[in-house]
Amino acid sequence: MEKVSWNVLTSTCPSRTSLARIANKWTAMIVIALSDGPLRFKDIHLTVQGISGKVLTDTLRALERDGIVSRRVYAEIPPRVEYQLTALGETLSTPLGVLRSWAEAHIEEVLEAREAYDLRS
Amino acid sequence: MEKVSWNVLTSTCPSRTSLARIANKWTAMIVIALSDGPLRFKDIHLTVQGISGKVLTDTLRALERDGIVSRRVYAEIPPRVEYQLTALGETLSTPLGVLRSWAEAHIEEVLEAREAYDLRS
DNA sequence: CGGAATCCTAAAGGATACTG
DNA sequence: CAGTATCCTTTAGGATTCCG
Repeated sequence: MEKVSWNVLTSTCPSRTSLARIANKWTAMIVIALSDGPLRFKDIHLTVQGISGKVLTDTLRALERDGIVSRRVYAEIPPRVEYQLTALGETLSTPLGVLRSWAEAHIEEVLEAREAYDLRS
Repeated sequence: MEKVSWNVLTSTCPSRTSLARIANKWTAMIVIALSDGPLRFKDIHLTVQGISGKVLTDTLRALERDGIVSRRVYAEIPPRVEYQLTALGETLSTPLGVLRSWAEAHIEEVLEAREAYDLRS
């Protein structure tokens, strides 16, 4: 029997750095975009609307570093670079898709809550 | 038949603001802490290690505004304030718990990926 | 105890220009 | 096309002090 020794609620636990990466809106949107299959940089950029090039690059690098996304460069001109979820990254596809669905399914409720809150404040 | 009109991938869609709230490490940890039942401010503070008082207050306010958490003040001295998940907030308990479990379950793999990435860089 | 208020630093994020 | 590099603005977050 192996004991569970990781705990995100412990401030020094390494698992918290991993939670910080995946519990992030840009990560969520990029993983969602890649859930249907590999995409090149430009297509992720078009799919995840409003993200700046810098943030997209930074986030993809971080995801690659964590083994969630892999990057493949084709020796073509103009260059073509494809990103895809790794096996590890695919295990995030469903959980983050659930968050996306939650946000879309409950937005009316959330908007009403905000309105009510702002009225009482 | 109702059409789904919300899409977090659209930059102006209100649902994105909701995703930004729930796809957040502090939100995740606070909701996880409250999953076992109501807690007072101080106990959340102790459970979610390393969070500052300001950030805890700010995040709780935002969650209350979004209808995810409710706040109850007891007329006592010293004051006692309890926070608990609303019915809406409880629907987040499992999804965010999954993210937590993911972070803890895959941290070795992530750490190895980081090491490998840093070596090739 | 549970905050609010203030001040400050660090990190996230954006705009632009440039390059292989 | 897919970046880098640079500079800049904005937001997140932390430390401290004070208050009912």
